[in-house]
Amino acid sequence: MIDPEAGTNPQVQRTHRVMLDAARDLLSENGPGAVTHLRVAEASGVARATVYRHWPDRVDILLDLLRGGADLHLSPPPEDLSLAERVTGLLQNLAAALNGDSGQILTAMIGLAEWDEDVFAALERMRAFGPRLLQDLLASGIDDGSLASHTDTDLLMDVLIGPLFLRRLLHHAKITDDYVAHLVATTLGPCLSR
Amino acid sequence: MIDPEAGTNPQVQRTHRVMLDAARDLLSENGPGAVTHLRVAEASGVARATVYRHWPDRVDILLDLLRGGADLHLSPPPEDLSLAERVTGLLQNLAAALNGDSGQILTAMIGLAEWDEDVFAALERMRAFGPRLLQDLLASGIDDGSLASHTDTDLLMDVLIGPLFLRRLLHHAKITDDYVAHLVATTLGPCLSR
DNA sequence: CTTAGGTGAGACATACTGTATCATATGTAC
DNA sequence: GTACATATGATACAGTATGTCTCACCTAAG
Repeated sequence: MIDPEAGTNPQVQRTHRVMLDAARDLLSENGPGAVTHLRVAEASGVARATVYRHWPDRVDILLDLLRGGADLHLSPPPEDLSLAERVTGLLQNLAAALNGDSGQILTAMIGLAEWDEDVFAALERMRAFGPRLLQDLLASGIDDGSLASHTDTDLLMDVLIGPLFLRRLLHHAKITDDYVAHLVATTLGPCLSR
Repeated sequence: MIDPEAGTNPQVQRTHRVMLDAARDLLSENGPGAVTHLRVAEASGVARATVYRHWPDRVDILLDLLRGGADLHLSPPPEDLSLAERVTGLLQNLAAALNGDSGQILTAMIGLAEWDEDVFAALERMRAFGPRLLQDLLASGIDDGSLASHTDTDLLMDVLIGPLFLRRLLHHAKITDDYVAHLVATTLGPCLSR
């Protein structure tokens, strides 16, 4: 097995990237079932044996895709805005990610994570990035008094994030900025102290 | 192709049920990728050709499972309760379904629906049963004045249902009745005109 | 130049897929 | 009960996918 992270061999990195791009296209167009060693080899022009050398198992390809392409790694919003504005901005970034390629990869992974604990663990790791920022944001809101002190931030997070995933996964609907703004206004609004 | 709905041949219905049970087990244990004609045949003791006769395509088996096993067909709550109590009861039923087999089948289908429009259409049809009851409930709440007239019922539905799916699909967590009660209290509460 | 290691091309056994055939078993109508 | 229609079981089959292996060639690094 070849680990492109270990060495800096440019040949390895080149091949790895070409194959991964092909795998991403396959996933995007035909779903996770289409991401096989054979089809990645055909689509990328790489020898079939080489695909096996980089990823011994089929799931490894998908895990690699999840690492590289579906980072819900959102940047923290500027601090001079109000809490509601910062939460709105953060969720709009999350919504944009869900509307794009990340949403598709995530959809595939959710189906796999139910029966593959490696995929589930990877999903957990990815999930930590985005929502943690939101959690910090809400915690700071309680600290500085802009959020009512008795607010259940865990539940509030579910209520803010849940509808976004619901619309993306079950409804296959794009999430507009207006929707996010409306969502924040109705759910975060009653928790604000003034 | 054999349609068990068309005729009443007991032999057909028996075989169909045995195979479908095996398919359900396969899905539950190993995921949708394991639901193949070959493995259904082996698991049910039926000839491989017979499995093809009942479902020419692999997806047909999954669609059949979705029809039979994952009905989120919830019963409407009694009318002598308050709106909040009725919404809570309805969502607790939905949560119970998500906690059980239906949740697992649903998880598989969400992954497939992204790339298979037949599965998506079936999912849409199923989705219509449960949430429609909630929609009716909220509409009646506006009619009889227990809900503020300016309430956005579409958004409220997303806020009530979204967190349940979020916890089930992404967090793999059981949804407790307490969680549902808490959810309804914080999200529906501010909309009540008391 | 030399060496170590990655790649391409192909061979190979095995397994899975989809279809076809025919004898047997089952259900239905008379 | 007999006769007919249909479903099933068993098997064969070609085509394809899977996973591993070998060896000649190429690339990167000292």
